[in-house]
Amino acid sequence: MDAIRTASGVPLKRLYQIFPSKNSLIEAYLRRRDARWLRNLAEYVDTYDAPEQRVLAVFDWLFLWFNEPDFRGCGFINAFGELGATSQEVADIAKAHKDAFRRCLADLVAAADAPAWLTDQLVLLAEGAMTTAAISGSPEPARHARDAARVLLPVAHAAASPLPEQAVALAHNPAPVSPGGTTTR
Amino acid sequence: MDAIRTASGVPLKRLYQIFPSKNSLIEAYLRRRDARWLRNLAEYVDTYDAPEQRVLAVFDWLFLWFNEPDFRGCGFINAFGELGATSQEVADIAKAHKDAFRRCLADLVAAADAPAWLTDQLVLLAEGAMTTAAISGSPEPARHARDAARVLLPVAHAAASPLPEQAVALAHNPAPVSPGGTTTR
DNA sequence: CATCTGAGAAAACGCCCGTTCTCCCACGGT
DNA sequence: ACCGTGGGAGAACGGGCGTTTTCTCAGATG
Repeated sequence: MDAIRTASGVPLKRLYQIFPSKNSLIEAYLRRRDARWLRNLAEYVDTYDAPEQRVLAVFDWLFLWFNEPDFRGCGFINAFGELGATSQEVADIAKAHKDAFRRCLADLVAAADAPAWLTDQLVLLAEGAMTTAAISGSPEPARHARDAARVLLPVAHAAASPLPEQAVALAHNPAPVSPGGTTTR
Repeated sequence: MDAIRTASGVPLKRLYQIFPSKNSLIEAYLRRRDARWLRNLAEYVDTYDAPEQRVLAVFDWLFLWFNEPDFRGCGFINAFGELGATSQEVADIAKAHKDAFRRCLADLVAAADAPAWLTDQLVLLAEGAMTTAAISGSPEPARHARDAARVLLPVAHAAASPLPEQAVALAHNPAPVSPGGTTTR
């Protein structure tokens, strides 16, 4: 609080007029961050035209983000880990943010004529890249996620195309895989 | 502190004899958790024999973990988000834990005759599943991660096998993908 | 039996920090 | 010029909590 007062120059009195409590300030901050983050991502993706490129652009953008000097991981993941157990409001905002990100990705996946289940897989790659980049302190996870997406995208696309034999062939390709578990959801 | 005292029944005095400060207690807790987590994972994986199944078993185990009633996400990710910026010690423990997990996965990948770079991709799927499961409150991300791994594993295996044409065929399968960026790192 | 040691229980301290209160000045109306 | 209002700056309050201290007593020792 005092640090914010000092940094912003806004007197404490006014601060409490605008935000009745510290929590409400945090929530407002997270909401603002949510909007800006999604907007920046969308703007970057929009510099590409080809649907497949637009999907992969998400991971290129992550790489740029991870390279920012003050990158400290996804603020929503951090906030959820710290406050999610005590503040339902913060938990909800984090959940809403991740849902919005998922919808964004789902749109890109749909535009690339890939099946919807690819979305969930790409979300995991992106989220995993965020936490791994934060903890390891390296931007490389974005590249690894992109590499994985480059594999998953065509496979998913083939699975959705009118030639299902391709998907089947890919599914149990050379190496036989565990019997349990369904492939789509 | 007081809650720990109450819950454990250990008097505060003795607590401070064993752990000079709250931080040292937290660090000890994280170290113990680190060992237990990796041991549980290894024990579960060891119930399988086939190398490919052992890789996928990691995600089955994640599913079991996510279904535990008090699952609140990966404690190391949470601790890093909350304390990583202020406590170098906590940051190091989190990093060490994730490194150990990565090594565990790398061994499984090597045993399945898959190239090393698959490890990084599986790590991202697992980490992403942890955070997504925590925030969404659902265990399903484990299944999605497993589905993705089921696709990546045979492709990677094929890429490492002495028939590189398969990998190339898979790489630019039906849908051409973004020109920029290298495939392996 | 007297005494000393060490552990247990809980009160007390001190600090941090979110929140509120007080003081003071500048400005606008009459 | 006088006075009331509103906003700025910082001190002050209060609770929470990590840490320390005090008090007491059980058991061992000479």
